[in-house]
This record gives sequence, C-alpha cells and structure tokens, in this order.
Amino acid sequence: MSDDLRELPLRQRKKLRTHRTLSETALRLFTERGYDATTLDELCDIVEVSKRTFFRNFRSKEDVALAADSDLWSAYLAYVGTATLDGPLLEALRLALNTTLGEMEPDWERRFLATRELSEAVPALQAHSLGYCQDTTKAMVETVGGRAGDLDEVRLRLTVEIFVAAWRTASLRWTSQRGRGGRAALTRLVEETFAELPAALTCRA
Amino acid sequence: MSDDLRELPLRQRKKLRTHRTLSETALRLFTERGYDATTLDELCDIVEVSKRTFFRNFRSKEDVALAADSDLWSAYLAYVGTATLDGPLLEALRLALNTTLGEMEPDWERRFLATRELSEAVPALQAHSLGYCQDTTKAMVETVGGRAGDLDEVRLRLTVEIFVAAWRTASLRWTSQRGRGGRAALTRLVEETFAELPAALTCRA
DNA sequence: GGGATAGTGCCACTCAGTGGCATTCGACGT
DNA sequence: ACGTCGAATGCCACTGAGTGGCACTATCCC
Repeated sequence: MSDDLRELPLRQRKKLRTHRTLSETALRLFTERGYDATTLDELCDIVEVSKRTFFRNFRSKEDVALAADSDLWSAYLAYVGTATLDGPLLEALRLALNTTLGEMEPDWERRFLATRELSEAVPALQAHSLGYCQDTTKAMVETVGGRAGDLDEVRLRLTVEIFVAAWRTASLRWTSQRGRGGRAALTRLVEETFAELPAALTCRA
Repeated sequence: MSDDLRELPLRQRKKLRTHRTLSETALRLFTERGYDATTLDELCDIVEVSKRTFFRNFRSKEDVALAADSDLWSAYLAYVGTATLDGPLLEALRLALNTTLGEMEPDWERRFLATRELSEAVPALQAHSLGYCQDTTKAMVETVGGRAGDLDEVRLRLTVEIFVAAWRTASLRWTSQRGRGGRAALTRLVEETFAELPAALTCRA
C-alpha cells in the first residue's frame, strides 16, 4: 500500500494526485466548515478541478468523505482474498483485520479518525458507511463461502455479520477516546472487543 | 396498531390518509417502474398532493420507500420501552421482537416484503435501511442501559449489535424465499437464526 | 514528429430537497 | 349560521447533487 510510485506513467500519477488532493481537501473542509455547509463547487474551486472531474473520481459526496473507510475495506478484502483462513473463522477474520490495519499507510489512521468523527455527526455519512460494511460483508461471504463450500450458508453469514458488529463496536470505542494510542490501541481494542463476544451472547439484563 | 380511528378529528384523519396513500402508492410505483425511474413529481401527481406536502410527511424519498421498516422499528421500540426485560438479554430482545411482529397490522407483512425486495435492489435504500437499524440500536442501548446501569457499556452494545445482525440475517432468509409462510414463518426463522448464533461464533473454515 | 486515446473542461439538464408566503379548510366559540 | 383562528396545504423560486454530451488537451506509443 505504499504510494509515490514515481515509475508510474505520468497520466496515472496525475490522476492519483488529483484523487488524493480531492479526498484530503474534502476531509479538511468537511471538518472545518461542516459537511452540509461545504458544497462540491467550493471543493472543486479550491482543488482547481471541474465538478465533472470530481465525479469521475468519486461516486458521490459521501464517497469522498469516506475515502479512508474505503481504503481499509478494499485492502482488507484483497488480503482476505489471498490469505488462507484456517481454524476458527471468526478468529481468522479478526487476525486478517489486524494484519491489514498494520499495513495501512502511516497517514491512514489520522484520516480514518477524522472520517469516523465526521460520520458520527452526519447521518447521511453514517448510513453510507454502513453500506460499505454491507458490501464488504457480501463480498466476504462470497469469497469465504466459495472456498469452503461445505460451510452452512446461514452460519457463515451470521459469522461475518458478527465480525462487522464487533469491528464497529471496537472502532467506536477508539473514536470515542479520540484515537488515543494510535493504531496499536485500535488493534488492542479490536482484540478486547472480540474477546467480549461470548459474554455478550449470554449477558443478563 | 389498529387504524381507522373514525373518531379522530377530521383533520388528523385526512393527514393519516394522505400519509398512507403516499407510502402505498410509492411502494407500488417503485416496484412496478423501479425506484430511480420514479420521480417524486410523478408520485405527487398521482396522489394529487404538492411536493411540499410530501416532504411534510416524509423526510426523504428513501423514507417513503422504507415506511414498513419504520413502522416495525417504532413499534418495537415502543414495546421495549414498556416491557420488563429480565433473564438473558438477547433472548428477551428476541422475544420482544416476535411479540411486536405478531402485533403488526395484517397488511404489514406484504408491505414489508415489498420493501425488503426493493432495498436489496437499490443500494441507496439498503444504506438508508441500515441507518434505521443503527438509530434503533442507539435508542435501545440508551433505553436498556438506562434501566440496568450496572451493565457493561461495551457488552450491552455488542449484544444489541448481535441482535440486529441476527434479525437482518433472518429477514434476509425470509425475503429470499419470497416471504413464503407469512409472518409465522418469519417468526420461526428469527428463532432458528438466533439459535445459530453460538455455533456461528465458533465455526471453522 | 504524428496519430490514437485517456482524461479534462464546459454547458445544459434532471431531480431531490428547502424557504417563504398566500390560501384553504377544519376546529371551535358565539 | 357566522366569524375567527390556526394548522395544513399549495405554489413558486431557489440551491445543490449528480449526469450526458461534446469539444479539447495532454500523454502515450510508434
């Protein structure tokens, strides 16, 4: 996931830079001025890009705000696609997650924190971000299910849903302490939260 | 949840009728012509209502499509607000759900099925519908947490998330068999899916 | 150099959603 | 019956997200 591939064709380098500048500027503007108060026209003005070009880089206004989420999930899916998941499935999925977290760019966790704080404040972003989880869930069920055909469909789906539930709880905890401890802390919270799962199944009111 | 309150002031009766007509017509149009292919202007034309009035009844285009979801969750929250949840929490939440399902209007399950089929086809609806679950989750954590203050915050949140995960899996199963068996079948699927949870936690790849 | 082409800018358009204000119509007292 | 009050509605103009189409520019490759 390193960037700066100086040896890429100039065209792609330019395109990547535009993409990057757009998402970073957007994140800054959304945080400073608020999501609704920032129009895409303003963003495009600042980045000196036409609105048409914006929509060739991102599918929607929500998309550009959630670029950090998107980065994580696509890296995760790529990793799960290659790794051999053996043993308890939920545990394997969690390990893959922590591996992926460790391999994100150094700057990623700052962007991710800002993104999470944004999407807790803006319902539209929250919904859209849940949509990402949903898509990822679907892809994972297909990937994992395709490899282990003997696995019960319902059980598999439940497992993946539980995985997402635990992840969301863990990242919420991390966000609510303002990302303190960086990704090491996030990784630890993921472990702790997953460890809580059996107790959550049986806890009493 | 019975309707036809003939003894309501005429004004409110009219308003309720408009609300109802809008959501039913919308569901029909969305199903027949497709969600994106149907504009709110067309809907308002048919129902003979101004677009302004539409937005006084529903917050968005997605909202009117997901009226059946909204009905379920608000009924559920109302019930959970009054019921005494004792014993294993997850089990109590599931029982409350089945009770609520049993108390919905006779017509509800048809609307709900159409809604679910729609929102599987339209990403925007999927995301918005997940948003509902999210809001309900939050409300439940507050309600239940407020009543049993000694309960661990993280554990509570996890429990509620698992509840939602199981519900979504169950309703997906019901939808994928086109709602066969009506709400009795749905209730049974809920029970079966919740029963699968412990196995899903430990299943192997 | 020179032709193919990916990527961009510009313009006009649709449609979701909002604000403001005039109008209508049911509620209610006399 | 009549008039008044106020909630709900209709109407109009507006913002902003997102799309289609076409001309244009810059990169790539030979």
